Amino acid sequence: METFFNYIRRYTEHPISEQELLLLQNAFKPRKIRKRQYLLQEGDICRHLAFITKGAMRQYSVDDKGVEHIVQFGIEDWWMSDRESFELGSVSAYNIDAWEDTTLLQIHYDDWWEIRNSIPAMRILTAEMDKRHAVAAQKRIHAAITLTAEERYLDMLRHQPAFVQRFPQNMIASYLGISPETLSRIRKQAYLKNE
Amino acid sequence: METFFNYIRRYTEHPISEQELLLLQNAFKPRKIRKRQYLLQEGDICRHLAFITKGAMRQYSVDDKGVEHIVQFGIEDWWMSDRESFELGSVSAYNIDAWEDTTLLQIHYDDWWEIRNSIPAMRILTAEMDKRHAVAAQKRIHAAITLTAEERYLDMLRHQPAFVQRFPQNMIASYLGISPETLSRIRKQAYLKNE
DNA sequence: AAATACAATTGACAAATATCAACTACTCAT
DNA sequence: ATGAGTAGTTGATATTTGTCAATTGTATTT
Repeated sequence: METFFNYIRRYTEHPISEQELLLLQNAFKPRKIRKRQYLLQEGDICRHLAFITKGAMRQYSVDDKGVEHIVQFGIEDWWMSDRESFELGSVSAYNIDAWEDTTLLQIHYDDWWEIRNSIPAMRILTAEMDKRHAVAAQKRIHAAITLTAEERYLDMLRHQPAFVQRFPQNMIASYLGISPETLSRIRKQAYLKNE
Repeated sequence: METFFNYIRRYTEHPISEQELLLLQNAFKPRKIRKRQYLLQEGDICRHLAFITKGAMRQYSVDDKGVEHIVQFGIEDWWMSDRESFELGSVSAYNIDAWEDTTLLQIHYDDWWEIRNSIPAMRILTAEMDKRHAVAAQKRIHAAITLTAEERYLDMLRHQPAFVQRFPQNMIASYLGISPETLSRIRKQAYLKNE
């Protein structure tokens, strides 16, 4: 919980009262998820928002052929949820599961709504999160339509080395929208170039 | 200006006072942009947020070879800006120009900041916009990494027919991240299938 | 330590998409 | 109405990426 409070203070300058801290402590419930366990399954409605304090997770869809397509990774200090399902109450097309044993703080939609209305710092935090999210999303879209597979991988290496280190290569390939074999070959070529 | 007020009322239930309407009217400046004229050029800092009341615009980057890559279209009731540059004050890598003669309402960053703090309805509207934007961005990312070129085009036809009608085919191709020739062939095949 | 399962690599080939060039159709300005 | 410029189409070919299958490497379980 302490790591979460630090996170909040880092992203908002607005002070938080003792009383507000208590509110937060009651609304956010700690939870442990073991490797390969699901936080959300396709077909469910995403009722919770989760803040990762330790561990690594991924959000992905599964197509007709059973192939997984990873849309998001999450590690410490990241939020996980299917935003569409969470905000709209719609049925989710995604799965979220843990790749490492994970501890997180999870809040129910109703409490989140309440928290945002009653605690100014959390409203600011939300706006800040949305802003960052929007910027990151635009970058990823731009990368997807302008860069080749190799360029996207190098871009990821530069901007998100933590993901590349903590998730296996076939998941990185899925995130980049390419086949595992292609990523393997790209890495080999990039390596040869540096000889 | 009236179309803008209708838009606000459509997306927020929070009432707006006469005084607030005046504030809005002073902060948002009407502007006309003729076809092919720039609203933002690469290298500039995006100081304004624009709401399109009439017309059609696009946001795009230009690569080393001079090829344009369109990241966003905008028509009536859409907002245009380079979010990254606008929020962070960074130099923009994008151009925004008009494809049709356009009329818009434009607000300076400082006024926007002020407006969001002083008018509750605008805070709600901003949160709502961000939410929708996040959902749309996630869908586009998912489409980019999971769908083939043809599927992406059909998806666009279904979900954003207005864009397909108002922008030329080579721009649609750019938005989808494919070459104009490939889009031309995709359309031919799709047409043949429906014979 | 052996056995098993899964991840990564590699090769051969297929499919998708890009590139280049030629041609046609259309629009717009004069 | 004419000519210039641009958008769209089509064909030939090159490049990129995917698919399938076999192999190797690596970690985990027993």
